[in-house]
Amino acid sequence: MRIATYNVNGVNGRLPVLLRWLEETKPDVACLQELKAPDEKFPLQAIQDAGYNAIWHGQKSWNGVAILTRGLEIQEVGRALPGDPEDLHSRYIEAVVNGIHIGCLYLPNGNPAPGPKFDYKLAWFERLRQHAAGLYSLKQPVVLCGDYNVMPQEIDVYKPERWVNDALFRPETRAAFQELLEQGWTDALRKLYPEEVIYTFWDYFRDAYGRNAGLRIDHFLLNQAMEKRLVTAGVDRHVRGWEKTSDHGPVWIEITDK
DNA sequence: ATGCCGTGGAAACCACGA
Repeated sequence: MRIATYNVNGVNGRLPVLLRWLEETKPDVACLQELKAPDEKFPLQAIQDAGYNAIWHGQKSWNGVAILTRGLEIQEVGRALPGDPEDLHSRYIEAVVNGIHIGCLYLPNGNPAPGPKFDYKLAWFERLRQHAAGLYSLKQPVVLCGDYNVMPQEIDVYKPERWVNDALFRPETRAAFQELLEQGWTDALRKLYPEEVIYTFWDYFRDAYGRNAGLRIDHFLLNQAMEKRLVTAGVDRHVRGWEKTSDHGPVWIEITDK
């Protein structure tokens, strides 16, 4: 079974790319971020025609998350992180598919830092940690995946020295990610490839993709029951080379069926 | 060191992204 996460950077603007990728790689589950569309403009018909069911949590212009499944039943179990009723950003949706708990998240960017946006990022991170603690302790397998907007270590940045003051790489941000991991979560790609340079994002500027000037910011965290089923993982980096593509590449894990 | 590119939405520019 394949589970993927993909920050599409506009689900309607990138629809041909999304459909081409679904057709080519046929993930059983696809978690999407940055829909940039309100609920009523989610392209459900095209996604159904491609053979997928979907749940989504949209928002006008910004953010937005969705979970797609290839013929599998989706039981939605939550949307929006608990802990702040004033937070109206659509950044989280959670479902159970085939007995697997799947949280799909789009963590705030946080720039410029310091400032209110960075404060919001850290506060969102804290709410995620609180929610994740409960998820981690479940006996069922749990996947917490998406765009974390964090490079966990220097190896995850093409030029770490240029990013030390950026909201994605500041000490507070990396510490927050580390605290999350300390609940017991496994960073699936880093676990499988401890020494590899792996990127999931390449800026549109200055031919960042051609120069492989990338960042690893899209992650799969697995609880113990899920880690036992982990077989392999990867990044569909060639998708980043397509016309009219997102600045992120899709990331995926392959797990045993039971 | 940087929004140089790109999206969405409103208004013919601006907010936002990483």
